[in-house]
Amino acid sequence: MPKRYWLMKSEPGCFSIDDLAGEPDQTTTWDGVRNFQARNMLRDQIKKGDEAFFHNSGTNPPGIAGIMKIVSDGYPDYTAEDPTSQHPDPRHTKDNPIWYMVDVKLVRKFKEVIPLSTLKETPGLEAMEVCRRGSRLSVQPVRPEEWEIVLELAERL
DNA sequence: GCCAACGTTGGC
DNA sequence: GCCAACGTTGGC
Repeated sequence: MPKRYWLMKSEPGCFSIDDLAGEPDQTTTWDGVRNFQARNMLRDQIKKGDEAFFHNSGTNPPGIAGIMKIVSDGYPDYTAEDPTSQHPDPRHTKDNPIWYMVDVKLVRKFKEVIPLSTLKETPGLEAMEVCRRGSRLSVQPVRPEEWEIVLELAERL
């Protein structure tokens, strides 16, 4: 299976790339995803060894803050079983898991966030999911060509 | 704060 | 299974 690329959104007020940098081994669980489309990707498609952009949402400006490596395949998101967690779901049980997560490790933080407005202006990124109006998926696939173009933008910072 | 986009729920 | 009502996301 060739390596695949992803973009994963987080609200930095909730969990930032600096929070990730401060985790032991700069690794954490990407938990709390409660959307079925994103769940399907976490459960079935994202694999250990893939890479993902860390995308800031709900910020001014929104944009890509850095790169993470996926360090586990998808597995049940046990935070759904905890009534005191951020996103509990009583339908989710050990025998019948509904929600999934992966483990992620920081690869690098960009010197500056690449603003969404820049992505939208960059040739070759017109079809990128995050550039679409009303794009709400918190886990989304990125084409290899798009990945390369964003890396070039990061080089030029 | 507004609102577009779209997911979820529930009546029928 | 349809669809209206409602809730959430997230850019602006």
